[in-house]
Amino acid sequence: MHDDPHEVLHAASDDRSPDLRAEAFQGVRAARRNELAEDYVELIAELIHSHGEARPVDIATRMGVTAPTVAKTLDRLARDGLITRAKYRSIFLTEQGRALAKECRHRHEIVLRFLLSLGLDAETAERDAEGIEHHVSERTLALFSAFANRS
Amino acid sequence: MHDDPHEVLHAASDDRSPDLRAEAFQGVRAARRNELAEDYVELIAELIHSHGEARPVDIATRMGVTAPTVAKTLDRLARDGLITRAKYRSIFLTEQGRALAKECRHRHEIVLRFLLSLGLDAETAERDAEGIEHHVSERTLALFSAFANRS
DNA sequence: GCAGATTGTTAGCCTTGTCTAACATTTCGC
DNA sequence: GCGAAATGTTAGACAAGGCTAACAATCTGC
Repeated sequence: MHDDPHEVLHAASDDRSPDLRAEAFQGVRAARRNELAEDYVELIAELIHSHGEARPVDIATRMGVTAPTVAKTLDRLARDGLITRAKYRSIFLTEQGRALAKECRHRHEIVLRFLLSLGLDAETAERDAEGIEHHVSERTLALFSAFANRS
Repeated sequence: MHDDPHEVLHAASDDRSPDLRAEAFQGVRAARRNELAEDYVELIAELIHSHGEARPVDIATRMGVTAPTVAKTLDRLARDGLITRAKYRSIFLTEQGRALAKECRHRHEIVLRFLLSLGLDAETAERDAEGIEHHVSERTLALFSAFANRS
């Protein structure tokens, strides 16, 4: 049953390590919970940088969701201390929000540069980076960075 | 405001392409919706392969969730035509489920081999592959595959 | 400075994915 | 083959993240 030579690649899926696998999935789920907040904070930072302010309508357009969805998510971000907002006013990042945005942008750029350096076209690279950036460990990020910077 | 040399990497985030960015996020969200189903189906296939059958208790252990969560998710997979199940019986993949499992396993293996070939340790590679595999386009997958197979 | 357009918010609904508590069924040891 | 252990299901709660419809506030162009 285990003579398949590819099986060696699935160390985490056989009986020896169900708990390790459980940890991996739990890690993925934890990352998923933060993804949306990271995407918003990163986008808000970009909007502030390029437009001078971050307004819900621009967030809605760029995230591809409706305005009420944005409003609800912004409430959550405010509750979690990442942004501050006042009714009918534009959005500001807290210190914590700025730190998270910086970190996200850093990760995003490394992943993007890595994909481009592999020879991927810009549009696909951008799309994939958006999905991948939240699931890359520090260790992997370091390897990506080194690869993108190789001579 | 745009003199930052890194800005060129952010083509999708400036005014020229808010819609492209929206599409990217919508794609990421679509991928997210399928992630869990893919993880389950992939795991069920593995369990059938290694144990002869897939039982909820093993799924719960390996996914790191409780039994009722598994039950509810399995109901959804059955509703979506990926598995068949009967009360108190083990789970079977439908034709569609098997096809999805095969595709997922294929992607998972390529991503994993790619990360390993970059020099990542096995455990981190497994964890990151779990998160990354759902967000890799065909095009990127092809590049990963080619890289992992380079001389 | 007012009317209409734009933008923002609120209310309320749906689905997913998680949990605990309680109960039902099956399996196993002897 | 019976009783206890293991496994599976049901019920119900809750948060997140999406939507539409309806309403409120702001901004803009004359």
